[in-house]
Formats: sequence, C-alpha cells, structure tokens
Amino acid sequence: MAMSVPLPQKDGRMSEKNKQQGLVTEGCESEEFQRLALDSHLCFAIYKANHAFNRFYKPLMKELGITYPQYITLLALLEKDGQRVSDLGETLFLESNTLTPLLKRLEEMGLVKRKRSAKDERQVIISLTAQGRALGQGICEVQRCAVDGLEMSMDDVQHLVRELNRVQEMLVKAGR
Amino acid sequence: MAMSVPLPQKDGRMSEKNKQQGLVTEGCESEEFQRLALDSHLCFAIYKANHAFNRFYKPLMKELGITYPQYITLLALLEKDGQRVSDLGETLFLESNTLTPLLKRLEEMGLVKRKRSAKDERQVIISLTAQGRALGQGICEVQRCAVDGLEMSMDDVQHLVRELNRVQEMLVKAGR
DNA sequence: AGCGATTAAATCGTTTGCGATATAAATACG
DNA sequence: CGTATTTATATCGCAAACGATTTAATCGCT
Repeated sequence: MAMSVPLPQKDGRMSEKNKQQGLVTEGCESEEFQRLALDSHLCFAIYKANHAFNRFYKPLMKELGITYPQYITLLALLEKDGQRVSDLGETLFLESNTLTPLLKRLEEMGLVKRKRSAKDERQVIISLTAQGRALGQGICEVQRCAVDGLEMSMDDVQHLVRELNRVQEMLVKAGR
Repeated sequence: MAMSVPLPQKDGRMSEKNKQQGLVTEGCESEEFQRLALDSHLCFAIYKANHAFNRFYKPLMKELGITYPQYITLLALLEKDGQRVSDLGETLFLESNTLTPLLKRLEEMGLVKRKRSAKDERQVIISLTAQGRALGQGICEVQRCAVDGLEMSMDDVQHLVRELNRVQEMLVKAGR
C-alpha cells in the first residue's frame, strides 16, 4: 500500500483549521519534506499501479476461473515447473502459510499436482498438470491484452522494470 | 496435530515424468514472446516492489501499534480530517466493505471517531481523535526512514512515479 | 405527497497475507 | 546409534481485499 496519500484536492493548500489543529507535523514545509512527499508518491504510485494491474487482470482471470495470486503462481510454474513450495515462496515472496492453501485450491481445480519428494519427505514438489499448462495458453492471451493496452515501447517497459527492481532491492537492503 | 494427511508421506516417489518435466511453455520463443515476457516482468516487478514497501514499513508500523492499511488511512485523515467513508474509499481505492471493519478497529483503539452526518444520515464522518492526531507525529519519522533507505535522487523518484502513474492510467483506460 | 430509483454504509462469504506455532522428516553431534 | 537441532510444510487466528447482497436514507419524477 502507500504512504502519504495525494488527496484529490481542489486547492492544494492546507486548510486553516488543519494548520491550527496541528494536523501537519512542523517542518514539513522544508526542503526535506519535498523528498518525504515524493517518497509518499512513489509508494502510493506503486500501490496504485499494482491495484490497477489487479483490476485489469481480474475480469480476464475470472474467465479462466482463477484469481490474481493464483495467476502469478502459475506464471512462476510456467517459467520453472516442478519447484518446491519454498522455491515458489522465494520467487513470490510468500511462505507456506500463504502458499499451501493457495496451492491446495489449484490442486482441487486440477491445475497443479502436489507431491512429496522421494529424496526428502519434508519437501512438496509442485508441478503443472496438462490442464494447468493448457491454462498457460490462456494466460498468453491475457498478456496479449495487457500489452496491447499498455501502449508503451519495449524500451520504456524495460527501463521501468529495472527501476522498480532497483527500488525493491533497496527496500530489502534497507529493511535489514 | 497431524498434518491432516494432505499428501502421502511415505510412498511419495517422484515419477520420471515429474523429474524430466519441461520448464517452458511451447511456442513462446517467438518475438511476441519477448513482449509477453516483458509484460509479465512489469506486472511482477510492480508486485515485488509493492511487497517490498509492505515489508519495509511493517516493523515501523508495529512500533506504532497499527497495521499498514490503518497507517495509510490515518495518513489520509491527517491530510484531510472529517471525511466520509466513501471519500476515504475514493482516495485509497477501497470501499465500505473493506473500510468499515478497519475504521471500527481504529475507533476501538481510540484513534478515530465515527459519526453519522446530521445532514445525511446515510453518511458516516470519520475524524481523528487527539490520540489519533498524536500518532501522526510518529508518521514523519517513518517516512524519514523510508527516504533514507531508498537512496535515490529526487529526479529518479519523480521519473519513476510518472512512469508508474502512466502505466496505472493506461491500465485503467484499457480496462474499460 | 407517494413511490421507485439511487446512494452510503454495513454485512456476508471467500481468498489472500502473515505472525506464531505445530508437526514431521532430516541432520548434527555426543 | 539415539537424541537435540534444524528444516520444510502445514495449521491457526486475525486483518485485509473484494464481489455480492442488504439496509436505510435520500432523491427524482409524476
């Protein structure tokens, strides 16, 4: 989600009431506040873009009978099949507490198989069924819609992806 | 408690089919696949960055005793107090089904008041309590941490925000 | 004024996300 | 060996997101 939220305001000024109520921390008119505000916008911009992807994909997902996280999970499996739950978790930044129920639903839908590894009975290997792989074709359709809708050059998209990954890595690094 | 026997624990041998199971969907080597892959990368990069912001803020939020969505809601109220539920929803891209329970929790914590409008009994006006406003002081601290962690120039951030907003707008436009 | 349509919030059911904990298998070590 | 520790997954409980529906108040139209 996001930080300081750019409210849809008619006039961008703070009301007198807000000012005297101390609703805004002192020193937020400073130059540093500009950076803080920008950060807020970045955070919120990412939240909004993610939300927009969610909403955009949802009706297309619905036709395929899956949800957005399920779609992301299938994408990860399309790239590399036969992963362990923890591998998927590393890719998707999720853990078994989230993935196990999700994968069980995908299994019930007949899209993936869940099977204990023979070498290490603790591990569960997730692999796509024929049906799950077939759904991948539909996913390519979905993506075609998305790409057409975006109307961005490949270079622009590539640059954007790099910047986002940079932000993500910095946040991970800073969070330790 | 037993693991609810989700999977056979003892006879689990990996089939040959599983071992050799292919990793890439057929027919995705084309030039078009490049674009499709990029799209999924963009979608995934936004997903990752959003997760990273979430994880980064969580420990800071915990010190304030609130969750991330609650924090954002308070931020929106700090910028403009006394909003209706639907105003908050417009800002945050949420609706009453999500906001009502969240606001009730904030009310129980003594951070906001919920009051039916006298003019229109359908509307509920949300306003910060003194305690809720006081919590706003800690919020600038949180933002400062975020900015320091990012280590990005204002120009880079600004450009990224513009690109993300562009993507968001295009997705909204394309989704109709 | 009367009544159907619209609007705002709340409620319900399902999925997701996550911290904390439990369970079972594998590993380390004494 | 056998037992303590670690590892992988699963379970539990709560918060959140959201589609669908409900309830109550207001609006619009005749």
